[in-house]
Amino acid sequence: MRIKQILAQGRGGEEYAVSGWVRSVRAGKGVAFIVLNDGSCLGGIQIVVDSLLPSFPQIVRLGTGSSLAVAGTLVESPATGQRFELAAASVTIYQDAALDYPLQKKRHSFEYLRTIAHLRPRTNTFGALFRVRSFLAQAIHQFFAERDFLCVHTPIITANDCEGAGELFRVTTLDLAAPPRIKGEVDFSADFFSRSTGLTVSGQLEGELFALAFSDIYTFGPTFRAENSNTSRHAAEFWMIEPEMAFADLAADAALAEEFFRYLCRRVLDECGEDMEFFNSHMDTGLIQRIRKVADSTFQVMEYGEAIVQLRRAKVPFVYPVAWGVDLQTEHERYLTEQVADGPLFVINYPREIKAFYMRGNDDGRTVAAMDLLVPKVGEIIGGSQREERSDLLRQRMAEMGISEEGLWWYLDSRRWGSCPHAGFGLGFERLIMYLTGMENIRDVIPFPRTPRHAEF
RNA sequence: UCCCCAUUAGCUCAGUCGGUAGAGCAGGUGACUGUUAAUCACCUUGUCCGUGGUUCGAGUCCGCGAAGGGGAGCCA
Repeated sequence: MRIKQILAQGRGGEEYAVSGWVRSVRAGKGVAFIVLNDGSCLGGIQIVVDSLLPSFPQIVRLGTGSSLAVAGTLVESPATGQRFELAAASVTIYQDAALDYPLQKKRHSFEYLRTIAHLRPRTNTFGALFRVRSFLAQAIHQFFAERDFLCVHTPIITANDCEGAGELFRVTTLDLAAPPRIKGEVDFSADFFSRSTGLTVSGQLEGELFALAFSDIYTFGPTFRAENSNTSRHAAEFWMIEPEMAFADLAADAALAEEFFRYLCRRVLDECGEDMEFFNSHMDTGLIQRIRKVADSTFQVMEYGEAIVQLRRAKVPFVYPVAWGVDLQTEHERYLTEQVADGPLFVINYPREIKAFYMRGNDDGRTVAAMDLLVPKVGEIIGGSQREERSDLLRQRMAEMGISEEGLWWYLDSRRWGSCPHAGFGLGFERLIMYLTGMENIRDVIPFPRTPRHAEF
């Protein structure tokens, strides 16, 4: 039985068997205490071993990290600290962890733990983190399932860099030492796919195609960017959630984003209580209060033009100057959501020059139907738009931005027969986790982070 | 990619004015105890990131390099 279940619903006097890894051994002459953890919850179960047990001499020498199976009787604990403990009748040692086990019974730095990413899931912080991550992944699928959204697996290998969203990782089977060439250029027609391919930077374009068949869809999958970004917020491989709705405009898009974000805040507070308390006390003491506030609030909406007015009126000095037409920096976003709105804020209708080609042109001719959801402490967390469904305007915009129609003929086809208004947004899964746990480095919210120069494990 | 900070024991760090390195934890031994990252006593552990230089002498000062962290840009 899992330790979480026993601690929650175990009954005193009954027999239970658990398996897990040793967190701590405290040995005395007549009795030894083992804290055993199996990953099912933050805390472990206290195992009490009497010195009369034949394996007692081995047990008191067990190192942190050893793997055990224990069978015994659940009894009410006479000491404070835990309600129940397991009085061991038998202890089976799978493997005693030697003293060179890198995790000690003390606090380690995140930097150090990254160098032992294969072992860090056995720590309190990463145990809590990956339980929350798993819960959120399932909650996301649930949210969309409850609303009849189709889950679509868009391709990971792609031939198009859809929005120029970043450098593509190349996928090839060509001999790198001596690739076939034509006129000096690498001849990708000889490659596996008979063309140049890479790893996807977004599933959105394919998602749109499915929205135009199933009405409401979402993707939730890995995404890759070969940018040389060395920051706490960027990874070369990350997971992204991208819903897309047919017959929806920007307002409907923002409404979905709000419902979605508040749903996840609520669920994680309601159902990851123990782990969230841990983050609240160890990472960020304002965490639960902040998330609760978001879960209960109605998000405000502000036009980009109004945002610029507000920023220019601000008494705070900004590093980056503000004028109509510039993209908002993190400092601007935080000012708007923290000082002006004091809560989550949608900024909508951005200048077309700073946004992607597929965003729908507004009637004013200079803005597009884009929206960013800004939240306190972070800034932008969701970005979305209504898509340009009018074929002529879309092609015109692509021409202006120098995007070739050739590789996107299938995307343009979606605007030829039965095109309709549609909208969607993207949410970086790791950034969501960072927001909800207070963890400050993206490398610490993904099991085995891939960043420039790092693909270990 | 740019700017800044740091790299010393297994881990977290201190190291004064340039004079051959120290603490806590971990580990070992023992004691003690229904313990709670147990406690107490004693003990072990070093390519001071690498490299070149200045100097009688470099963990300490200077150059180069490497890897790390933070911030920025780009973004999710």
